[in-house]
Amino acid sequence: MRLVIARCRVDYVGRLTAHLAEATRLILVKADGSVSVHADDRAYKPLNWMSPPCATVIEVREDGTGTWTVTNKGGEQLVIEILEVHHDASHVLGLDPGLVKDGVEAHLQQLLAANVETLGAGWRLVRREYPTAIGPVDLMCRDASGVAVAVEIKRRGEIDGVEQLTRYLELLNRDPLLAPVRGIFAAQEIKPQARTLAEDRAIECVVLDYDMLRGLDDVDSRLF
Amino acid sequence: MRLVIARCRVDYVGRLTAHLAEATRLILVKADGSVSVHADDRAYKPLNWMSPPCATVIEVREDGTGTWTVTNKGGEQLVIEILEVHHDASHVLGLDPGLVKDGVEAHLQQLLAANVETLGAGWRLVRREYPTAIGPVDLMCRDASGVAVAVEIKRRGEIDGVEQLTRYLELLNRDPLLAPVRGIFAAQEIKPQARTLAEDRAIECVVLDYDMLRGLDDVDSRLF
DNA sequence: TGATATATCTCGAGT
DNA sequence: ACTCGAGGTATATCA
Repeated sequence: MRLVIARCRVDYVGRLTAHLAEATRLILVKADGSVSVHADDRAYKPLNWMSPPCATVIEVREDGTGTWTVTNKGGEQLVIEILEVHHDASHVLGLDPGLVKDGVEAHLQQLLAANVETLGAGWRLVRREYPTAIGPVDLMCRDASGVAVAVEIKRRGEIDGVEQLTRYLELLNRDPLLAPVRGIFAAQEIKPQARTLAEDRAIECVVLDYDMLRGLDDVDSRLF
Repeated sequence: MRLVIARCRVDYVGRLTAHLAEATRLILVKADGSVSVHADDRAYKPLNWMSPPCATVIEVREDGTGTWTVTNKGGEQLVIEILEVHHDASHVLGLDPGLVKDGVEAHLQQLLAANVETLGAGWRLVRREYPTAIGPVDLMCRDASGVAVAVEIKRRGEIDGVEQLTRYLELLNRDPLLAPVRGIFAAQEIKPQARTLAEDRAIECVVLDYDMLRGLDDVDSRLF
């Protein structure tokens, strides 16, 4: 990893064109060849960057001033004009063991599958990942009166999820053994727009309480 | 901006739980207080980070080893355990003039709004961001014969955009003052799948030439 | 402040 | 190579 602090101008030409006027910034060259340009704010996003794989052609004088041209396979270009170098150092880091996440995503489906009664008294689970021609429905259930219910589960309920469930319902309702099939859109948080669309399509919205579900699960576990 | 190269372990507890095992990494502390941890690959994303505003409590020995605890308003925490410091330097960068972009969707919408005649002779703009219950339509126009036309603009035209326009059209066509409403899907590049879906729904596809539109705009500007 | 749409989104999985 | 879905998405705009 090479760290350069330099006064520079930067131009990107690719999916769009973007320009950075002259200022002092951090330029980061990583072992995979990628280059990013950072200002002194924002943790997450560089001002400008080129993702790997890419190649850098450096044309500089002895004092380090000159031009770096970073090009990727698609012909996108990042051109960095170095006007003054304040710092330039390289460090060997080695491979990173990587980030280990303890996610919530798959857990939600598990928890709800184990506790379908939170959707309605007397409900039972038919199966998780119920297959259809266009992909699996998260949960297929039967309500207390035996009507089929397709449940789509999201962490954040947005309009895309409603569209997805709509497509499933359209298919499932063509199956005379299942029809009529109700739809439930379940998420930890449902955006107003998604709710509006869902209700317009007679899809019921349910807001999931992750901690409550986990609590139920702990109780279940303790029973066995 | 402070640059630290150090062997470290990192834990994040917040919207999820994530752990980084011991390795040598770059730790970046920016003037806004934000902290990010980078491995020696990937230009864009840090392995772990805390966005501003946030505060860091540092408890270290003389050699720099010890613990950094970064906390934000929501109570999310990034804990960095420093095991060995290879490099530690601060640099003053000053404010950045910021990135100037050209060619994003907002520009396309502006340009097309100013030149609806490129969609058809005699067309006129009713308004940009025409409101509906599920969000605004990019452009609402009337064609030469006075029929309403909803225009959805994307930089890259994919299936999602066609779905979006379809929803708008369905709603708009319920309004007797507007119906019938035609749909136009306009983008710099339209994926074959999106085109197929659009045509299946009688939505017309228009490929926008950004440079041509910008040229028209320059001409317009020169006239006034 | 909250909701919404965009992004050079990135990144990974599956086909 | 492409598509689809998720992201601690982040970020800007607008009500």
